[in-house]
Amino acid sequence: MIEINRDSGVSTQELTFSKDCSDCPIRHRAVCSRCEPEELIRLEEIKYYRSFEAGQTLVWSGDRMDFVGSVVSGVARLTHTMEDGRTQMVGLLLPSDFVGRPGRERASYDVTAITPLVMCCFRRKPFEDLMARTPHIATRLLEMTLDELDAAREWMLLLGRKTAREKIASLLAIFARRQAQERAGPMHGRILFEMPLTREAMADYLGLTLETVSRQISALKGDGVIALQGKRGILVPDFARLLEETGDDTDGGQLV
Amino acid sequence: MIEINRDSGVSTQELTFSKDCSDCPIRHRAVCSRCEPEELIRLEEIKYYRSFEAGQTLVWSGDRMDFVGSVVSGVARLTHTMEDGRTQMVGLLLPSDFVGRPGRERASYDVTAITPLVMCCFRRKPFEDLMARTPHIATRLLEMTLDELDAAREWMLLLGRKTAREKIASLLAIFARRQAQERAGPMHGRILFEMPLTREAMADYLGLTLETVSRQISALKGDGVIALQGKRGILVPDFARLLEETGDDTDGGQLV
DNA sequence: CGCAGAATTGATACATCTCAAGCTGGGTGG
DNA sequence: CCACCCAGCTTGAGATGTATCAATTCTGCG
Repeated sequence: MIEINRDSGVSTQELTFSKDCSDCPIRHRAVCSRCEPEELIRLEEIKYYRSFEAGQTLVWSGDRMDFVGSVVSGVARLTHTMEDGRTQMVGLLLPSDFVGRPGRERASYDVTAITPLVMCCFRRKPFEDLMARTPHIATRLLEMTLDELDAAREWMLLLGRKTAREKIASLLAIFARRQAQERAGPMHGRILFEMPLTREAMADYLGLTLETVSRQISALKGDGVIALQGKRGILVPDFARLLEETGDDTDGGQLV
Repeated sequence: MIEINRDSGVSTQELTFSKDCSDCPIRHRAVCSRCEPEELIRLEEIKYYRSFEAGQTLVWSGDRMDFVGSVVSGVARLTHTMEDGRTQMVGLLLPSDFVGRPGRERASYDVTAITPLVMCCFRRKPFEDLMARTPHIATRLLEMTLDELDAAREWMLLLGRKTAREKIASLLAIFARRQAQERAGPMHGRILFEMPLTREAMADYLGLTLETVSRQISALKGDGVIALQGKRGILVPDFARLLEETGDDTDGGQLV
């Protein structure tokens, strides 16, 4: 059931994810993070890995969704599309994020891999059964869902009330912060990170056109808030300065 | 602990909510809907009712939130406000909706009553304890949270991609649909309902200014899509026609 | 080398915002 | 009982931010 993807930067290393959950890179953050060793064993029995290429769509809105799972590595997106083609990204899935909705048969959004993606999957039915018997999973899923709801509401503020410049700064700040956290780097001063989204994907997330995204990035560059390093690299010389541009409370500071 | 509100249309009838959950108007939809009779008894022991006047703020963002609870009657809103005053509504709470987040001490948003409001409250700690021992509550809360997340994502599409006219039509459709459901009326043809939101509140929900809201409502009225009945009443002569104006898939039709 | 996808930049159009002036209806106090 | 008042609403005129349409330029890659 494992699909390999030779030509998109996914090394065979992906194959070496062991069946052993205890050395899983997302062990401490994913839906399984609260599980006891014997609960993990039961999860191990039903899990399987799947890989997807960048650009590949895992599920189409309205399709049957017969698995759920966690992002192990890579980035995916959830999108809504209107009949006339207008598209809005409604979720960005990073490692440890959960995909799918227990108790619902059909997907509500398109799910697409943005980068090469590896998922730890469970068939929906067995997972639902296991969840019913394993409060540690249900509790963690509730917690993660509440976090996602908070993030979605934060995003509603951005979509409804922020200017294009503030939107871009907010998006960049999310990736910069994540990068700093991953490397356990300081959350101030200089941060260099890779932006996995194209201008169009950024536009879809921010409710803008790609031209406006491009212009605002140029403007932030011109003002010295960011600098571009090659195609994908973004350098933030002063993270606090970037935060000022987001329009968010900068002192209160318990931002996600 | 019950606060009465004599001058805003709340009759003393509110006081007659019995301690008995079994004849509660939201019994079948709220967080307690899955509970067995003996579980209800334990909930009854710790619950208490609170009433709020229209306009009253239940909690301020950042404040300690030491209770959670369900809306029994009335309408409330969740709002985010930026430092410079820009405001975005991020949630609309109708009867049976749950307020508060177990496991979190401080509120993330302002919660304000829009109409006179009655809540069925639980102190947070005892509720969390009970939830840990009562999977039926946790399961239902997860389900409700997932529904809210879907609604929030639907709203992200509206905020990011819909025109002002589509936004207004979408909001009106929500209330019209709800009215039809409550009265078990048909979901087509003529629907008359009361709009509890002011133009400003609608603007905050839709990411518009109140002037734009007013203009678009006038436009929809001019085009015969709606008619106004007094200050608050809105008549939709043809619900299908209103749906066409929302920009949503009108045939697929499994809309929330 | 040259192609294709991605990004930038320019000129113009237009939807929505902003500022401002009245309107309306229900409540209140003289 | 009426005049006033005020919050909520409507409407207008002009400003502005973002979208749209279009032309290059960049970048990585076969």
